[in-house]
Amino acid sequence: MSVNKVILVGNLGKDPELRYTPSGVAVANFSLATTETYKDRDGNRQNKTEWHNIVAWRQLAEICGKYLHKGKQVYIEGKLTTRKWQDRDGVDRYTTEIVADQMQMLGRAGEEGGGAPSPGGRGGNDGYAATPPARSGAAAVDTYEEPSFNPDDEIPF
Amino acid sequence: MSVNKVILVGNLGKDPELRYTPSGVAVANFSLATTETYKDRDGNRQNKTEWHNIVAWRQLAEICGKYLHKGKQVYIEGKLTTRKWQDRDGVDRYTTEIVADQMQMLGRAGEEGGGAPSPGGRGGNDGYAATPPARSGAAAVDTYEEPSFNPDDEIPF
Amino acid sequence: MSVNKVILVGNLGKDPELRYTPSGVAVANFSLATTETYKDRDGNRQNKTEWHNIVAWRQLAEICGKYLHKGKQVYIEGKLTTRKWQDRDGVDRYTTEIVADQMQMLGRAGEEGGGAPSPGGRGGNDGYAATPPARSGAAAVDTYEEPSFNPDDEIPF
Amino acid sequence: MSVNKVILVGNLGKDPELRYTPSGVAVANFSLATTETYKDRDGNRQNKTEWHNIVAWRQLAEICGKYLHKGKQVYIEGKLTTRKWQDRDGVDRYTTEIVADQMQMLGRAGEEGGGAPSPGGRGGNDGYAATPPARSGAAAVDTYEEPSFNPDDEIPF
DNA sequence: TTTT
DNA sequence: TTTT
Repeated sequence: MSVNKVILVGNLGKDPELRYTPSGVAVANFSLATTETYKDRDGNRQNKTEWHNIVAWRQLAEICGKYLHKGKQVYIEGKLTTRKWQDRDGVDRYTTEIVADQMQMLGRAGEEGGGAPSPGGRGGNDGYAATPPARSGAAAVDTYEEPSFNPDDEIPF
Repeated sequence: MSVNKVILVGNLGKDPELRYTPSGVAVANFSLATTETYKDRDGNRQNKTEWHNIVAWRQLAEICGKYLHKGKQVYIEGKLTTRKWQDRDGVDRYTTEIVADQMQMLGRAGEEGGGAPSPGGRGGNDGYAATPPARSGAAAVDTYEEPSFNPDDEIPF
Repeated sequence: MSVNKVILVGNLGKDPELRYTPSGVAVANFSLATTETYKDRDGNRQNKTEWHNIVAWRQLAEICGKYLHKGKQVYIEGKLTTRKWQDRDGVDRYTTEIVADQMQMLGRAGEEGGGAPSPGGRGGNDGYAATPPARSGAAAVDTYEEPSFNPDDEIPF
Repeated sequence: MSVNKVILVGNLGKDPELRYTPSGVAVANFSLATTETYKDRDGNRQNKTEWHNIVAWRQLAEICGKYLHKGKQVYIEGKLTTRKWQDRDGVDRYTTEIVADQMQMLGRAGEEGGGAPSPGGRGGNDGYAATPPARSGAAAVDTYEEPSFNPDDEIPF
């Protein structure tokens, strides 16, 4: 009876750390920046960056460890979790993390968002196959073309 | 170039707290539970509850303060933000909150999600002892309570 | 009491069409491809592409008309709407579109996803500022470093 | 490299139809209403309802068939797909559907969203005449009815 | 602290 | 066709 979903598009602040539990389960951690642009009271554009702690497990952890790196732009879908831990004084602390269910690399293949690209690697142009789309949800009778927008219409909302 | 979105469906743990900044801006705080059901290693069904700190501002704060209450099921859409504060030892602490952009009450109108609705209408305390909340994601040293909202603060965005 | 939300990350099949209503309101239309990779019964990787009709209004339409083009990768957030129209035989037809509320260009600035980049345009490298992140939601006492993952832990779910 | 996600909270217009492919795979279809409230030019509150075609497969189809019914409020997460079919004149038509990945019943358990719950339990028809649905996004020429699911079809993915 |  |  509940939903707990986070959707982020941002850039990695560092390369992911890939580790393993004693029983051999892969876990990757990385931080992801999202930046919001807003205008302050004086009308000046300001940026505010949020840093999100991302955790991935198992196969997704392996993929993150292998393909992601500092600066890379990714789409992350996951759930919010708060983890309790003790600091060195034995005081309870809480850390909020996003446990990733899905990750999609953005930008073009071979694209780097930052960091030092490995020499001799990445950077080619992959070519984008751009066949004309059959518009989804549209219906064409024979040669009839549905007007996707009728300039005589007014806005319906 | 980024997206920071949280989507939650859950139940309020308590009635929202509605307060105002010195300049009169409304702010509502409440915690929202989402519960996940999973099977443990022995195949037994287990529940895991996450508590989320929700903050709403301005008109949405007023609506939350007026219509939401303990147990109510809501849809929340918002963004993740981490707020820095100092505990009484002057140590930096961080609390992660969801700043709500949208709220939808779920279930049917007139429906109550929890507590014993006081006869003759809402507005009672529902028999709930209003102890100070231990906010998820927050860390309290000893008896120190993080101020979930400091009325002397101005809006940080 | 309801939610109608679509989230897409995909590539434009063509340049957007930007038009205006008689009263001068801007409207942009474009189709967006999302591609899913799956394995068929024989274990072979297959792609399935969906084409989505996107509509943007007003300022967002102007931005789409100005900055988007064939092949560009974008994030779209919007709502599903079904529009009724008549074909040349007077038969009712229905077209489902996504009315965009938000659009985010993905990939790096100056990046082209396809099509013929205009001569003399786009293509510089913007440089990515990569200062180390202060991990969101993490708390550090003095020099104490929270272990982001304790290898002695087992998976908590 | 793409994302195709739909998130809906709405009410079922009818009981789901649960059917099976020749090879025994369960498929459930139902339509879901989302209603938006807005103010028109004269400042009057207006409602606009969208109808969404939902399809669920396999175990989720069984659950939908068993627990959902007309009027029930649900959360649906899924992906947009457009299906091609021929009307009786052999003309290509397209119908947009949401293939559900996740469904959450909303409101409290035992709660009914519509109709008069038949005394002595669920399972009745709730007094609803089961006329064939005009599926949103579908186009019917004259009396021709698009088959919302052809039991001779196999699963297209 | 909620809810099922 | 739902719901508020």
